[in-house]
Amino acid sequence: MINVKLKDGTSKQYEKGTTVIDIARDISEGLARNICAGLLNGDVVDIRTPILEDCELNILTFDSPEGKRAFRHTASHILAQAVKRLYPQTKLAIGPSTDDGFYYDFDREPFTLDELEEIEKEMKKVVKENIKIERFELPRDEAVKFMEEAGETYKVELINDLPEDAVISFYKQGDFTDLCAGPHLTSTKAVKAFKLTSVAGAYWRGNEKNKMLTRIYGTAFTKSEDLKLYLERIEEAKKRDHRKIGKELGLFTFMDEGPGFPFFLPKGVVLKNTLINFWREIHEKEGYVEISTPMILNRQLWETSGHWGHYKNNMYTTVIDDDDFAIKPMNCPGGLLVYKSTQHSYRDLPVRMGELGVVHRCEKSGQLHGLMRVRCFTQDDAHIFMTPEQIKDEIKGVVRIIDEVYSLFGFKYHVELSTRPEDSMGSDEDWEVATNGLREALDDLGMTYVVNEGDGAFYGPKIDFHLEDCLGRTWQCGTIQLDFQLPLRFNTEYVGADNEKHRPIMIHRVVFGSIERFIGILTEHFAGNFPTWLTPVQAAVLPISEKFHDYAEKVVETLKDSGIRVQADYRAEKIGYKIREARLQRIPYLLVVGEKEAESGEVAVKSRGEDLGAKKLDVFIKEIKEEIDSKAR
RNA sequence: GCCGAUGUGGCUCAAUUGGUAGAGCAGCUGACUUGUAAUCAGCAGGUUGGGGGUUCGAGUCCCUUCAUCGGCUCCA
Repeated sequence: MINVKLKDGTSKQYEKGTTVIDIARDISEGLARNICAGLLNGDVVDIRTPILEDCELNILTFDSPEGKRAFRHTASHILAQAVKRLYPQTKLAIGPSTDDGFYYDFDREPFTLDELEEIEKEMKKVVKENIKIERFELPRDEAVKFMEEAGETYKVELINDLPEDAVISFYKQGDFTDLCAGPHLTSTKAVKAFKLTSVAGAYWRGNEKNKMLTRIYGTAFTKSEDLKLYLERIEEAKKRDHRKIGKELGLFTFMDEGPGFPFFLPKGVVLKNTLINFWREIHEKEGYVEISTPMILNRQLWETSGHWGHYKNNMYTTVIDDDDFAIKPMNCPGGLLVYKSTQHSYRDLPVRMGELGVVHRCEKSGQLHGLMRVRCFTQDDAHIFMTPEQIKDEIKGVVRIIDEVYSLFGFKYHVELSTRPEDSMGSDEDWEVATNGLREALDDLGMTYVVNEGDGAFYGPKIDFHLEDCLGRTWQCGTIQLDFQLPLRFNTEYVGADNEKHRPIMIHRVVFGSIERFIGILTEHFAGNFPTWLTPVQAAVLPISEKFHDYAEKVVETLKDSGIRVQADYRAEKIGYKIREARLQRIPYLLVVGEKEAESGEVAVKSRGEDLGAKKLDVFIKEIKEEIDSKAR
């Protein structure tokens, strides 16, 4: 007999060799029906796993991330089974679960939408057939032979690349068997609610030098109601697409004449400038100075910085008087030149130099995506030059700024710390000091973070901030990177208390990341309903008829004098029509003025569809100003 | 860059098997002077992304090119 400690803290005795699903069944029938995987001493295991010794066991259902993964992984096998039934010549590649669904890669002509429907039908059949899913293992040579005979060359390659000691397992469901580490459900029956969502190309093993395969994306849930909710959320996200809203609200647009180069329209510029003013405000408060460096600098500079050698493919270059120049893809070399233009004492450090630098990067056409991925963008960059002892405090300062900014907008975000990669420059000691500085700063601030071992830049470790948008997509925005390399390459110095020259450590950091991308994310996050302090037009004055235009003008002037961004609608239209348009423009405050208001010096206030009633104009101004000053959401 | 899809007035979309490019909204003109999400009427607006081809005839079929969309890879 063995002792199994369960999630609720209780322990139960089972015969040695009892499987995870047996234990679930022992606990309750319902649990046995919903089990997707087991968590055995902290490791995710297949539900068929026999328990051989005393352990801690947690039963995972679809409600857990691991359970979802197992469930959807089974869905991906059902997809592959359906494809093999309909198109037996298709070769299988891989088919994992993703954060919100699953996919399977096939070596075959791309599927048409009609074929996708056929596949979905066949999948429904497979589910209905209630096929038992069995697991078995094979020694390496037999596994290879098995897949070779099946003609599955990609699987053979996968097996050959498995580590020496790997257990090579297969999952069989009726006429379909796949190489797979699992875990899986025990029958196809449970996968009741699924949908194939799209077809796309994907490289074998994610390498662009490899063959392009055909990938089918899908998602699966235990209940059709949940699937429906998911699909509705996707629809809602589409409505929030910043490209659509940006156009509707007259914020920005794209033209064929400048692929990847956004055009900001008057209202978009107001939004952008408001964001920039806010940025300046907090950075001034935090002791930053602002610089502005040239857009075009000569080749020698880029060779010194290493960009000419390592980043040239992404740089636009030009020739001036027979010499090579490059349009800057990054601001750091310019910042370094500014630092070096005067001498620095240790007493001056840290030097915090901000720059709203417009950079150009030659991105490949297929990767452009609205404002999220462009060829020209404004980085809210800053470079901090400091002594090693100052690392920790400086990092903390930057993290505070980033947290303040993200929290202001109500963003969720997570933090990742990337450490020294294999191929890197600098001494062990430098890396140690720097990485510890980052780590201690995060620990001191009580931040939780993921550590990506070996994922840092070759010149130093970094902290990345990932925002979550309304689609659940994450965007890397803020980043803090330590750099020993550039100060070295540029022979950067400060004079220490010992009257000797020392090399400062440099931080590169951005908060928004790219103002353009950040505006894209904000647009989707708020679905165009920006907070009043940020929105391009804060109030619209809507006269009931021409008779009240004089009063409306007076209201507009008073609001303008108070610094409120206001517009008026003097067209000969009904009030309902004017309100509709102003609402569609997402203007937060609509001020209807007619006979009553003109007489009493009031405005009838409507905000985001809510009727706030008539208010004295000065009261309204006081209230909206308070809202703006507090930057309320 | 790669795989797939798409491209029709400012916007959103129509147009049997190839057979006269239409509508709504927006715009302009006029009437209405309006009380909380679309007043009515009239007018104007298009070499169907560009180029080439097949055909008596191309928005529709073919080639090519550009852009966009969904992915892959890369990334702020």
